[in-house]
Amino acid sequence: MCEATIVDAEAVARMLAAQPSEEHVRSIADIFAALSDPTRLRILVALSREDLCVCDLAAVTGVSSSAVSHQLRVLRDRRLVSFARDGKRAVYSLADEHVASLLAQGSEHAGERA
Amino acid sequence: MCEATIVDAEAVARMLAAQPSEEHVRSIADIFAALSDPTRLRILVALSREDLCVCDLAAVTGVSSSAVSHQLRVLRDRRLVSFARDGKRAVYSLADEHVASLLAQGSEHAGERA
DNA sequence: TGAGCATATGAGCACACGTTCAGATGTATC
DNA sequence: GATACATCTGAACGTGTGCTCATATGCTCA
Repeated sequence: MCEATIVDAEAVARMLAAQPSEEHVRSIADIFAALSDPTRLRILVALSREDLCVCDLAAVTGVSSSAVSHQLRVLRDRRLVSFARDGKRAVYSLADEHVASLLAQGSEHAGERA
Repeated sequence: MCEATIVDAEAVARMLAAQPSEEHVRSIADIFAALSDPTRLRILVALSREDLCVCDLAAVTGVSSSAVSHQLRVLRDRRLVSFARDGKRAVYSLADEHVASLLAQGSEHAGERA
């Protein structure tokens, strides 16, 4: 146990002062959490190339359209995707380029560690 | 139910062909998953500014050093942090600039959505 | 309006995750 | 070697997550 022990008190104080707020940390964690599921990643990768409806996303990802719909809700709530009704269908697209950028960077980082 | 229904067969075929491999998707998901926990984020944010030992990281993040150690293992396994022994202590640092870059981009994205 | 398809939602289950607690390993100092 | 401190590890517990199944809502066309 060393809960009370601090080696570099100054550094700790600096870090505590510089740490982002609880709320901001949670907000960042939420975004990364949304990107941390294989099914959601496949959805986003597909949408980064072409707008697609729920049915087609189900075909691309290989899971049920119900499961896709559940995941799209998560992505919608996080503002990572947006959608437009087209008759019976709902056509989804990436919310903005930040999302594609995050995807690209994650992919790049994953690629480097063979 | 519309499991078998496909609206835009060509687009689906294109996406299926362009989708990254199962393995690569998992690898990307793993990295984002590592970034999706508030405690781990706080650890990484602190390390992006200064190298710190486990005890001081515990003080900065506000959790037990045991919990920090568990999370550091996750980050080590993902190659997001590296460490060097300094006597009794283990001093951790970010593995590379990619990590800081991902952090910055996630933070930026989180900041925009008030 | 009523049938049929696309999408959304709620409950439930299996599994994964983060923490705590207790104890093991490792390193320096005496 | 023995003690003290820092870190690591394994088990266990509560909680969250992603899927399936059943059902509800929305939209179109006859």
